[in-house]
Order: sequence, then C-alpha cells, then structure tokens
Amino acid sequence: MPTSILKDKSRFDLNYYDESKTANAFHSHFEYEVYYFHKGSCTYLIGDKIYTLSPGDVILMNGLTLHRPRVLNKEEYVRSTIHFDPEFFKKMLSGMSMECLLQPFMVLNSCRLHLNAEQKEEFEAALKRMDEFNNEKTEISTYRFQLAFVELLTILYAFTKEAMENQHKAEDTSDQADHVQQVISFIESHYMEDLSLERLEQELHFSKYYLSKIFKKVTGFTVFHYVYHRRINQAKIVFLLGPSSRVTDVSFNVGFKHPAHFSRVFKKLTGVSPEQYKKSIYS
DNA sequence: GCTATGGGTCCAATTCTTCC
DNA sequence: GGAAGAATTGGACCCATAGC
Repeated sequence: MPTSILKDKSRFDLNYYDESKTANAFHSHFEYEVYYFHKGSCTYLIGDKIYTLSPGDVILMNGLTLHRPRVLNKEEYVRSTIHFDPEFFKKMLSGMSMECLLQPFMVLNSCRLHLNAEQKEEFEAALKRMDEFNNEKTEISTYRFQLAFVELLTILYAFTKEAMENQHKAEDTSDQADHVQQVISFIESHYMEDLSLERLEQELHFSKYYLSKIFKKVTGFTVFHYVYHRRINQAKIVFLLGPSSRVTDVSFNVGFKHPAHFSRVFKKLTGVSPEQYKKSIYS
C-alpha cells in the first residue's frame, strides 16, 4: 500500500512502495529526487542516459534534468520516490556541518547505483523507517521523519563514493541501447539546431530506418517526440530563469524554426500556451 | 528497405497585448 | 481607441513513422 504524505509540499515528499502504473511522461522539477526501484521491469531515461533497472537500484537526480520511467503495462512496477527542496536541506544540513551529504546530487548530477545485498537491506530499512514516521501524524514524528531522511542521505553519501569509482561498470552495454545512447547524446548537444533523421544518419552512420525503430523500441518515444520534449523542457527552464524572455526569442533559441510551431508543441505538451505558462510563474 | 499515412512544417490570417 | 508588435491558430504541403 503506497503512502504519499507531504509534511511540507515545498520541501519534502515521500512516496513509499508505490505499485501504481505510471503515465510514463517526461518531466522535470526543481526538487532533487531519490528514486528506489523495489521490483518489476523498468527502463529509466535521465537526460542523455538510459538505465535498465534491477531491483535494488537507486537513482539520484537533479530534478531539472528531463527524466521518465518506461514501464510496460503488463509488467510489475514498484518504486519509492523522495522529492526534496535542496535549498531547505542545504540550510538545515549546514547547521549540522553536514552539507556534504548533498554532494552526490551536485557532483554526480543524475546517476544510478547498484546496491549489493547488504546495502539494499540497509537502504530499505532506512526507507521503511521514514515511511513509518511519515504515517504518524504528530509533531515529533515530523522531526523524526526529517532526521530519518538525513540518515538516508548519509547512507547514500557512503554508497556514492564507491559508485563513483565503479561508475564505468554500471553503464548499459547492449548494442541497441548503446546506439540509442549515441542518438540521445547527439540530440543533447544539438537539440537547438536544425535536426532531421537524415542528419542523424550522416552524423552517426546508422540507417535512418534503423535509428527510428530502435529509438522507439528502447525509449518508447519517437526521435522527434524526444527532441520536442527536450526543447520544451529547455524553454520552461529559460522562462523560469528569465522573466523578460520573449516567446519568439525562446522558440528560436531552443531549436524551433517557427514560433507558431513552438507555441503549438508547447501547448500540446504542457496544456498551456508559452505566454500563459510565463504568467502562471510570475503571477 | 519500401510505402501509406498521420503528424510536423511553415506561411498567412487572426487574435491578443502593450503602449501612446 | 488605434497602432504596432507578439502570440496563436488555420490549413496545405511534405516528411518521419510504423507496418509490411
């Protein structure tokens, strides 16, 4: 039974042992995220990385990086997620001289950790303890919930030192995933330019038919759906950081040739027009 | 690798917003 | 209220995708 109780929406959110099927949507947010994969079958895309998850995998994310799980409907999918405001915890941890606990999120940005049996047991116990405090609705339990999270960050800090040394062992090595990885890396560097399947074919030396098919197979997205999500996500970041940014300028800067097309895609993916989105941020 | 087709591209028209 | 510029929508054509 999943629980999702916010102690303070702007600071902290635990969603423990969630078995519900996800919408598989690409998204980003200002919070940092800890994602723990309990069981099932899932491929996770973060920025230009693709991870085929195994039970006991942890993903640490700077939420601004575009990310999404890819889950097949018939497959089991159980995970726990924690979203937290980095600024709030930076202040809190600096008071205890423990700011370094946020380093894995800043240094590694977005990464996957394979936990061994012992680490898995320790991590799951810490998660469970957080959930127990989360379910008690008292003032004291709120404090213990936050302290349990600090303990979890401490465990992750210890795990990531080893993970950084062994990072190269954790990469997905199947041929198709590797080829899609190359496509995504290329898109990450060139999404603001004029892209076509033919250009990808020339740059990466794969048939456009092959690229189109394996991309859909591995990511669940067509190549251009991915490009649009990447561009719109970038546009949202630009709007958030620059209140005076003009829709037309942003549309050209993120790679759209026509503001009209940008406007249409933006509305399709976010539900509101770029102008409405800007207003919603600063109203 | 080919091909039918649905969706993307892009120009033109319309609507909205801001400034005077 | 009118003008100018920005944003959005309409629609024809073209290309990327998915099925073979």
